[in-house]
Amino acid sequence: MSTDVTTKPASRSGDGLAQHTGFLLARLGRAVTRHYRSALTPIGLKPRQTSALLTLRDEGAMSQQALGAALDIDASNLVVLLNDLEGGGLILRRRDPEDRRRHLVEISKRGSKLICEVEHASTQIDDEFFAGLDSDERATLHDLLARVAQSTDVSARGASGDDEERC
Amino acid sequence: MSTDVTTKPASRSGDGLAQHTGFLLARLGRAVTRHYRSALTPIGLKPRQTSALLTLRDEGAMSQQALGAALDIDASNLVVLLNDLEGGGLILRRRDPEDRRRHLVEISKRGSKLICEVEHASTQIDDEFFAGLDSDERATLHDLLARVAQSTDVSARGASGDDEERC
DNA sequence: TATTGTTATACTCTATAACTATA
DNA sequence: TATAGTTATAGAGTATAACAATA
Repeated sequence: MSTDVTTKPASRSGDGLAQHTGFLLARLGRAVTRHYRSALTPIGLKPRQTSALLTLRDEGAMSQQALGAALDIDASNLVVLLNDLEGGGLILRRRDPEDRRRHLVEISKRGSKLICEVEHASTQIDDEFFAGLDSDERATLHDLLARVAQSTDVSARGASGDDEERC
Repeated sequence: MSTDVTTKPASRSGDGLAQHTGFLLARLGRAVTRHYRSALTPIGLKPRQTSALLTLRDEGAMSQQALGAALDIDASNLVVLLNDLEGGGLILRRRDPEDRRRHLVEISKRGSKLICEVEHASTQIDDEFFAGLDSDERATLHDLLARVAQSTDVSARGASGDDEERC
């Protein structure tokens, strides 16, 4: 906070990387992940695991391929991530009867219960991290990010309406 | 692209992680970093090195502490990053006469020349990545991200006016 | 005593290739 | 032959602690 940033000179133009929205995005992405990590560690979950559980709860059971696409995570990495979640009883893997190569992954009851706790913590992180924006601005940001995600085919749905209460 | 995402069922509510702006931000941050990496590899730079060079060019010489704060990177990691850049003759390290503990880091002529190439490539990545947004929306996104960065003290200046031409 | 930079290290994340079982 | 999942592994990013030089 008050780290007395002395040796930061002239700063004439005042922009720096800020010119590149992409670099700014990358930096903030890492920052928010760090925040998530410190908030989730006491609960025993990693940010990526949390994303997976949230997706499974909200989207329902799906194949590992589909989940990997939704999270933008490599299939091989998803395997070990799911191994851990399965070991903790937070998800279930079962063969898809229609195509026995596939695993249908779904969140367990225990997972659903845990994700309620987690969502509370995550929401708090979001509130802290985006505290510089008011409610409207934050909604705008979310919408813009969602559209970028959509256009880059990172598989993100529009931020339309939430319907059900879950927690 | 056309990967025929079969096993993606119901999708009733349609939101998923999208609820959490933070998770969305984290995911996009990784995605854009990946894009940067593939575009920068042929030039021989990593995304983080590129950020460092851009910052040094735009903000001028500064201590490693200040640079670390600007990039939101740990001091110990910055050392090895700068070692590589120094080895390639892209930056210079010299002792601060006023405080001999400090290294003043500045971009070299060779670094400045390279960064012009790089900026071209980076700008292209930005254009591709944010293609889903029009010019105004992209400016809005940049502004919102910059303000979040500011409020989280990740050290980012306001996106005011660029003044000088550099490339 | 505190700070700047450094080194070493351990841990996580990411990407690639090779394998299996199913189709 | 192609696809879903798995395994192993190498590479990159990150965080921590201990240290030397300087303040």
